[in-house]
Amino acid sequence: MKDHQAPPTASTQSAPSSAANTWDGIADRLRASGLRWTPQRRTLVEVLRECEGHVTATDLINRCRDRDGTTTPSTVYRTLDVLEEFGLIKHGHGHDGREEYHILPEQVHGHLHCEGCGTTWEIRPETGSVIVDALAADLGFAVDLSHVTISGRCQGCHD
Amino acid sequence: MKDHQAPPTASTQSAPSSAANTWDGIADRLRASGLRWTPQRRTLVEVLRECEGHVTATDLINRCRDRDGTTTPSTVYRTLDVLEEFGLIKHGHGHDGREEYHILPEQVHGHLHCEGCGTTWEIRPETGSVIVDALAADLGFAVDLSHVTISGRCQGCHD
DNA sequence: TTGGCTATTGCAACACCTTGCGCTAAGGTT
DNA sequence: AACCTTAGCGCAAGGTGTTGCAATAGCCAA
Repeated sequence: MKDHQAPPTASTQSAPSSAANTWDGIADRLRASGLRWTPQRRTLVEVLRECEGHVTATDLINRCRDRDGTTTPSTVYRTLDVLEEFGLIKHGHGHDGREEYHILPEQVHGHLHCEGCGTTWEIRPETGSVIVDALAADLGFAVDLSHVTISGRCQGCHD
Repeated sequence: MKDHQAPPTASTQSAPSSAANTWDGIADRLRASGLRWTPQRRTLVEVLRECEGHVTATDLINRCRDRDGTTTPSTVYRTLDVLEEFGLIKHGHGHDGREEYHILPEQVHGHLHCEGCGTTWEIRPETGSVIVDALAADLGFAVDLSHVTISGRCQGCHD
């Protein structure tokens, strides 16, 4: 058993209530809700803190395994669900339908996937608004644009 | 269970050429391309001819098995790929990321999935255009709206 | 009709994601 | 510190989707 002890909660309070510290309080937030802070969750959170933007579930599982060879997929998936409920991550489906997680979604944004070069682009908020508004006007539909990835071809990959 | 609703635009106006017979020539079209017309493909096409709108891959496999108990999933998936290349069907991903097939897409249309009641709605072409145009103006992105299902809440399911 | 080329099939195995269940252990209480 | 409740873990199994490969069977040509 590995034992990191004495929770180094000595957070470097350098950043002023910045989003960069959102993860710091997660252990307490979980406990405050009657949930628990386990080694497995610590591992996943450590991995997530180092991730930028988007990751696939498989990728996360592999990275967790690098730190702890005993990592189990089901545990990772379930922890991801919990973290999503706390608003720390958000899941969506990539162009091929596989799960994809967005870390610390500071603002809602949709995604575009280029079938030509495979790049994923973010839809700018202003453009996203146009889409949301259009659908609201059409069917009174309140869309959650961040959940999907729209396929197509980017400017550089036109025929 | 509700299944799929579309605006009353469904009035099959014009439809001049034998649109309903698109499937009839498929055997020859396949052969003309050096491909083959097999019992398995015949079964799948028969099933598809009877389908309206959208079906999941699993559903298709089951319906094929009703006609031919020896149906194999891999064969169905591969045949679907072929049919998609011929423009007879189009695949996309539902709200949960699973495969979903649109039969005979006469016009490009996107989909909306209501997380409240589970209904799937079609995005009207005019509204779809707004979205496509917005993304084209933003990033010069040529989107394929029909490939994805956008999640959200319909008018009747607002909180 | 027969023969041969090769597209397709079916199997097996794998990858991804989810769910049910019994046991473990987190963390508050005594 | 020992206890107790139950959240969470690991495992196993199931559903969905993909891929490699040997054997089969369309389809064209003779």
